[in-house]
Parts: sequence; C-alpha cells; structure tokens
Amino acid sequence: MSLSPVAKEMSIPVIKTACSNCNLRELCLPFGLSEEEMARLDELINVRKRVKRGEHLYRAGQPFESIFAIRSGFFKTDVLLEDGRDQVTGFQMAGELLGLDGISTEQHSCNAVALEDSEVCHIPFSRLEQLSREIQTLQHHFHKVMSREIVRDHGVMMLLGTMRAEERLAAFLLNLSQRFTARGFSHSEFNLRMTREEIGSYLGLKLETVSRAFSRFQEEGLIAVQQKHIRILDIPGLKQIMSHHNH
Amino acid sequence: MSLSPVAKEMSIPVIKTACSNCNLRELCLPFGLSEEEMARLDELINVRKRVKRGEHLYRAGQPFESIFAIRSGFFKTDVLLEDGRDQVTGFQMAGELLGLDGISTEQHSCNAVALEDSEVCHIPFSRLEQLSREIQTLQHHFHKVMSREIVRDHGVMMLLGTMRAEERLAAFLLNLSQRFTARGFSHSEFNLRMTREEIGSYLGLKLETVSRAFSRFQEEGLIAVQQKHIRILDIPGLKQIMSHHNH
DNA sequence: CCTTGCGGTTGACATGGATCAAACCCCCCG
DNA sequence: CGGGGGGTTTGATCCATGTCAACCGCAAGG
Repeated sequence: MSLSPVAKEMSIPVIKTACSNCNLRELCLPFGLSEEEMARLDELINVRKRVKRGEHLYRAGQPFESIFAIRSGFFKTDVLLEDGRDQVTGFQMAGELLGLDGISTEQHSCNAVALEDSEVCHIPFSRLEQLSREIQTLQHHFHKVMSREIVRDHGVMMLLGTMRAEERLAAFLLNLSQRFTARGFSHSEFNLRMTREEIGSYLGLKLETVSRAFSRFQEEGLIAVQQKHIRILDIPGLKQIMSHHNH
Repeated sequence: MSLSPVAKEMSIPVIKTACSNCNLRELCLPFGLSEEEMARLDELINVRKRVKRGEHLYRAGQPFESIFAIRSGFFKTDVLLEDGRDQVTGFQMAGELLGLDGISTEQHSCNAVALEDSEVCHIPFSRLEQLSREIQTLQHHFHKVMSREIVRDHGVMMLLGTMRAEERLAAFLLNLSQRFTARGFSHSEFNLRMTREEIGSYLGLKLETVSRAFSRFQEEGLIAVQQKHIRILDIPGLKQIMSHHNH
C-alpha cells in the first residue's frame, strides 16, 4: 500500500470523522442537508488529517484529488511567482474549504500552510461530484461556496486596487472579527495567527506599514494591540476608517 | 406574459441560438460534450440577447437567475462600494461566462456592461444545475470554469499586491494578447475596447499612469499605440518587464 | 542567567505613482 | 467647415508607502 505524495511527504496522521455530528455543519459543506443526506456525505468524508503548525497541506503543482474542509485551526494560502515574488491569497479558518483552485487544472495552484495545529476533513473531489449529482441541495450549496469564493476575491481586489494602507487594515480586522463571531468566538478579542509580514503580503503592504497602521489605530483608541493579541475597541471607528474615502 | 426585470429595463432583443453549431463551443460550456449531450444543452440555452455598447447586461443587486455566455462582443464587470469607490473586476470576451458571482447570494454582486455591441447566450442556472446532475462531463467542466475564475482572480490579486505599474500593464497586454490568440485573432494587433480609465481601474492605477506606461513602452519599442489600437512588437520584452522584479 | 534569533516597532529618507493642470487629438454633430 | 466634448497625453509637484537601518522584547535553548 502506497501513501499519497502529500501524506508521504508530510506524514500527516489520519483520523475518522463524521459531518453529522460536527459542530461546524452549519458553516461547512453539509449546510442544508437532511439527516439522510448527511449520512451519505459522511460515507464520503471519512478521513480527517492533522496538520501541524508550519506544515503544508498541499503545494502548488501537486496533483489535485481532493478538497479539504477545515475542522479546526487556521491556514494561509499563497502563490509563488517564477521571479520569486509571492503573495498570501487568503487566510482560512474552521468551516471553510481549501483547494477549490485546483479543480481547474487538476493541479493545486497555490500552497496551503497551517498557521496553527489544525485538522482538516479530506473530501475526494470526484466522489463529491458524484454525490452532488445525486443530492441537489449539496450540489447547489457547493456551487454557492465556489461562487462565494469568487465574490470574496473581488472584495480583495477592491481592497488592493482602491484602498490605502489604513483602510485595508481596518477592512482586514473587521473581516476577521466578523468571521470569528460567526464561529462563536469573541468578536472583539482574538489572537492573530499570522505575522505582520503575512498580513502585509495579503494586503499588498510591507510589514513596516502594517506595524505602523496598528500603532496608529492603537494611538487613536480603536484597538489594543499586544504582539499577536488584538482587542477591538471601536468597531464603528474602524468602519469609518475603512470607508473614509475623502482623502 | 411579463418580461424579466432585466429585459424590461434594457429592452434587449431576443434571438434563437444553438451551442452545437457555435464556433465557440471549444472555449465555452459545451467543451468536451458528445453530440447527444450538446443537443440537450441546446434545449436549455435557447435564448440569445443582443446588448448594445454601454448597456448593462445586469446590475449589482438584481436577482440572479441565469449565467451568460458571451457569444460575441466584449464586457467589463465592476463593483461599486457604498462610499463611491468602484473598480473594474474583469474584462470578458467571447466564450467566457458572466454572472458566476451571483450564485452565492442569489443576487448579482457586480455590474456587467457591454463595451461594444455584443451577443450573449442566456443560461437559466437552475436548469444548468439540473442538466449537470445528469451529464457528468458538463458538471465537471462547469466546476472547472468556476475554479478557473478563482485562479484568475488570484492572478489579479498577485498583480495588484506585488507588481509595479509597468509590470501590471505588461501583464495586462500579454493576457489580452493570449486571449485574442485563443480566439483566432492576431496576437500582436488588436483594438482595446476599454478606456485608459477602465484599464487603470482594473489594474489599480490612475489613467495618467496607464497612459504614461503606454508611452514608455512605445518609446522602448515594445508596442505601437495609436489611440485604442495596439500593436505588440516585442512579446519577450513585455514578459521581461512583467517579471523584472529586481527593482 | 545569558545568548541567540525572530518578529515587531520606530525613525529617516527615497521614490513611484497620485494629483493637479494644461494642452492635444479625434470624432461627432451642427 | 467649425465647434465641442470625451478621451488621452504630458508636465510639475506632492505624498503615501517603500526602503534601509537601528533597536526592542519575548521565547527557546544552552
């Protein structure tokens, strides 16, 4: 029996799993499925993997076979250009899917790296397609998830194309806050899992600029920063900064 | 019988169509389908609309019911933020799909505007889902198209996040050239359908910067510009500019 | 307890692209 | 044929962010 290239390279342990009793089912793929349908999804998603902080879940260029649902933890995806430039294209948290970019060419087009010890559910894509031919709700929900990814990317393009540094960071913090809230965590207090450099890469800024913007927000009483620990003190204030287009 | 809101507002004429004899079928949704499968797709895609230059195919906020395949012509999509900022999120040409962003919320999330007189095929989305539950090839191809859109967006994020003005414009021209080539047009000579301002919006630059970059490319003998008419003289040169990261 | 190193902060300065302004060109229309 | 307007080009100047460099502070390991 041969391990997949991914598992071989990274030696990622494997665990049994079940959507039907996963507390993320309202955020993740099973959303909207009946008991019976979810049981069928369970048959398909029966492998869970641990990915330790710093490990790659997959790398650009590897053959695409599965998408992954994050069960716990935190990831970044990034793209590397031939000339050495790279950029973080997203940060993903529990309940979100990883690997959708690989469908188009049957190869992953970016790297996915765990920013903290994480667990993912392994979803063989051809079996997901098969099941979504049989379960309309699943099919439609999957299409919505892919579409949401496109809309999200448009938002990032907007941010990169039209916003200044502080606006970008405010947008970033508000987005994180909102996603933590949706997962039942505090909306006003959390730990960043990524470095200033990774934030900068995602926002199209240098790490010094990110750091300065954090300091400025703190001076203005909008947030309290201590290393990676963030407390958001003034959400309306951040929102105002985000849309303070009148230079 | 009542017209759809779109048709009512824009009064877009309606024509019969067929994928099976469309010369774009190798680029568009029918890719990879058998004769018989294509015939079934034809049943679904039986309405073609003309959209005149400057008209909206759809607007952000309108209910989403269909996606559109461009049969001929040229479109831009753009997003408008509450604070007045807007950005072009893409330019689409024949054989490409419009409207995928609307699946996620059942509402279009951007505006689609024709940049020249165009024709689109109207594809009712729920019927497409139905058919793709029956035809595996279609289903898989549709997923690939959505995924390709995500990958494309990552490319734009890369461009906006890490490239300087001339690199962005070089990348833009090379991309256009390559897409024209794939459609059987000259790869070295074409007319831009969009203004400098629209290019700038897409690339996260001001129109003056775009104009200056065009002039510079011309001085350097990389291209010949005359208004909207572009002749690409030195593709390797443009590629080199694009990846000239060593500031 | 000290060392080492990585990530973060802060300051001084450089610069690419934005901004403001003027002029130009092409096309349309009277 | 002349005027007008949108789009484009070009120049002068400004400023946000990048760049370079020093320093700080926490955490891991000897």
